[in-house]
Amino acid sequence: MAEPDTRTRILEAARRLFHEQGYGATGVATILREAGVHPGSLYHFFKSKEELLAALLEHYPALFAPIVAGPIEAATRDPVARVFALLAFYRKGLEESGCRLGCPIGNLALEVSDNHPEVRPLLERNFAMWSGTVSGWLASARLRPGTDLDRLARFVLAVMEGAVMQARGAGSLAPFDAAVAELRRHFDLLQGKAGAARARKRKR
Amino acid sequence: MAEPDTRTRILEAARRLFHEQGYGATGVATILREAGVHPGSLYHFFKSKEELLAALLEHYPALFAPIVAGPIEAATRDPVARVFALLAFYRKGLEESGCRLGCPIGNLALEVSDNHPEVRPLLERNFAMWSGTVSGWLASARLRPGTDLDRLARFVLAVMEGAVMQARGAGSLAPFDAAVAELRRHFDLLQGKAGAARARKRKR
DNA sequence: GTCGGACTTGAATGATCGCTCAAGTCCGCG
DNA sequence: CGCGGACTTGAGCGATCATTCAAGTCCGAC
Repeated sequence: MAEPDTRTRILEAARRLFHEQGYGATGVATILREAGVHPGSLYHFFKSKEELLAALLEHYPALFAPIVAGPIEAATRDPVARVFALLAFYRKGLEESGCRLGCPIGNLALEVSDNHPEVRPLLERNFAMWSGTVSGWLASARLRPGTDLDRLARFVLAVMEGAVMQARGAGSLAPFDAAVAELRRHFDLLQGKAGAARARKRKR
Repeated sequence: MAEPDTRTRILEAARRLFHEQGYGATGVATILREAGVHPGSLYHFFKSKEELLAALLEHYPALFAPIVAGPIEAATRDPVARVFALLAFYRKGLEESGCRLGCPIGNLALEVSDNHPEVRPLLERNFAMWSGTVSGWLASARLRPGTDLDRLARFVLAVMEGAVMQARGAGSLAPFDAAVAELRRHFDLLQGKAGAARARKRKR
């Protein structure tokens, strides 16, 4: 495994640190230390800390398909099951970090959108890609007539982000699981599985 | 209108600034300027910036009932309508600020929960109070049997926070409205209003 | 009247912030 | 070999960060 080049090491360190501590709370000095790089190098590739963030946000959508969506699509055929596999992915991230690490985009969205308006389009592109993927999955689901798939996908994203937020605040997975369980119910109803008891029993 | 006392002016300035710019991005110097106060005074009342935040988070639950929940309860009797009036309240905040100001707790939850674990219980208390209020409202709603009200309330909170987050990222109310519309559908289904078209027509 | 504690004043602290830049190394190309 | 551009080195910039503290004002209690 050859040492990755400088630019990559910087991006990787920044990605990890922004995810763990947030953008504002991460000093450039920390990124430099973690990447094993000197200030001049960083500012050779990125003309500011903010542009480093922008580069990261541009990079994210390219990672989502291979790392997150792909494995789920390979392992799961049923469209609705895919959605919940996606939520399980975020749950795993929460669990493994003691409810500290959430969605890398969502974290930044609230922190950064005000003070740095120029990254807003990048945030929206990430959200759009995420919900677009979910919407694409659901196209082949048998849902009640009149279901707006884009709307439903935005809804799933909202539930996920809100659930992650509560879990991090509480330091517990309970609120996350509660929100996901209720989302499951919504899908049950959309699929016409009215009797919750029966649907619950045959747990895939 | 007498000038409020120093401690109150500090809290008020901090509340506004933390809401507008976040905790980390707000310097103590800014708080001092906005409150018209000298450093010594602030540190007389609060032994650190972090304790100032804690005091704020302790104060919030006391504001929710009179300012948010109270007026809604007075204006609206129907439990489900109350929930959507609550969501409309946050929508108004987004609209009036050009999608910049979201939920004051949610903003802080993601930013602060990692680096300052001691405020986590306070965040959770705020979330619990919010969802507790919603849960209380829904107790008198006629929903499908087997509906878990606390779970449903956590779900509503997740949708709200996630919707606000997307709206701020996008700089548009569209994702917010989409998420809320889908939540409306969930409640329609929970209330047995299967025919979406009919339910949509008699718009309250 | 005077004493003491609550509160204010505001200069100053060291640390850390994001960032600059002149000098130097390295390597491919002529 | 020698030139030039890509990249690295690392000291150091001014600004801002949260915080401190000695001095001073104010006011109610005795």
